[in-house]
Amino acid sequence: MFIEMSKRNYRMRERAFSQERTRQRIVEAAAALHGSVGPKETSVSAVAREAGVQRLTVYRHFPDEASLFRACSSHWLSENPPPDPAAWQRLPDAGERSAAALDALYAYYRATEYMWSLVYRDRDEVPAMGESLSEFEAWLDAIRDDLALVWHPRGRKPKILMATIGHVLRFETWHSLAGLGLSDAQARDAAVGWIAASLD
Amino acid sequence: MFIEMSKRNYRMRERAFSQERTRQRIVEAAAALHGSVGPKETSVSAVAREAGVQRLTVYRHFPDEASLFRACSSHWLSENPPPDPAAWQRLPDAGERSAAALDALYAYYRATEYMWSLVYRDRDEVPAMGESLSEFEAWLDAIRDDLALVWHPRGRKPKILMATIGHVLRFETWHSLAGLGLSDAQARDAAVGWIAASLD
DNA sequence: TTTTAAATGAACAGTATTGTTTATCGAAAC
DNA sequence: GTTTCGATAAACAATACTGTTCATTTAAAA
Repeated sequence: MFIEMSKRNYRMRERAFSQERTRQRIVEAAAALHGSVGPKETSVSAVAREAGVQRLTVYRHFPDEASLFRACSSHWLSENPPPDPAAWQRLPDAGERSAAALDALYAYYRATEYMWSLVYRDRDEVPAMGESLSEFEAWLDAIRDDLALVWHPRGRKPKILMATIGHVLRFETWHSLAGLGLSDAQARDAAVGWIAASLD
Repeated sequence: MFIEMSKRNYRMRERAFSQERTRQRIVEAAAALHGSVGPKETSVSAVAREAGVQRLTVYRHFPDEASLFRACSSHWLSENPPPDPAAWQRLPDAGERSAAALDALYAYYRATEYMWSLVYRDRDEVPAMGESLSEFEAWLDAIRDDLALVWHPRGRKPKILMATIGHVLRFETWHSLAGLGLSDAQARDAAVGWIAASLD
């Protein structure tokens, strides 16, 4: 059975490319606005303006706000990849592994602060954003579990240890410590100290 | 020289009272909205609606948003006073004093979480709010300095100690730890442990 | 060279604000 | 009993969105 009875078939090539380029411009405009005014204030109108495109064109590519935000997050994350946990997960010493993980994470937070501070600020006002954030937080939880295992190898992990590691891995914690005047190295030293103290 | 030449003078009594009652209703409506939708979304229209009053009446009492927000903060703070530092500042032991301070503060944060989480979220979007917040933070800084002095009586205080105390006194830190599943007592234990660890 | 469809440009109705104006009501104050 | 003024009610012009429609341009595809 031939269901596809198009009069003229086999259409795309350069056309599809330019369409993709337009889509890309929109996604980049959205990402830029997320990082400057924040996801909450990123209206369809503003995205269209920033992308140099008609509002209708944005609606064509992204029927709802959620699909635009999803495309935007994954684009931004691929351009700004979080550090790879493999870099520290071979270190046998708990303190060293934690320090390495925090160094990588805090450097990442510093480089991408402009985005995370706005994304966290607007998180529950923009549900479409929440999904991506939850994914990131699950990734942080995996790092936490790995670190907890080297600090406390046997049995169930103490609640305060888990909470402390979870806390120091958060963007907001780095942001708070950096705002309090600590360098990333000082913040990392403080954090490792807290984790060690939370074992007693 | 008699400058006040009013035809009929000596006006207020009951009149002034009902005027004050209206003003109070407006302030309370604003405070209620700050604590439910947040300062950012608290429009003059919404305040008028909530207070059961004409929009124009709100403008009469508060010509600009800043004056309303100021009145609102001071009203809310008088109804929800932060704990009195005198309650713990006589305790000689650093750990005990810190624990007492954190117990009082974390209980306060828990009771007033609904307000502080929104106020902190909207802080830089609503400049009029920032003033009151800065005052509160200066108050926290005084508590930090007092605690730092008992942990480290002699000489300049280590940066990491100051940052750690400052950090654990913050609403956001309590909020993070509580969200991570710690009870207030557990959060307090963790926090005191971190402070002690930050001395090494 | 004709067809196709992405993108434009412009308009629509709808929502929710903002701050300002005007005339009127109602009750406390003289 | 008359005056005063806080508050109402209703309208204004202005801004900035939202989502949808329609006719038109443009350029790659057949």
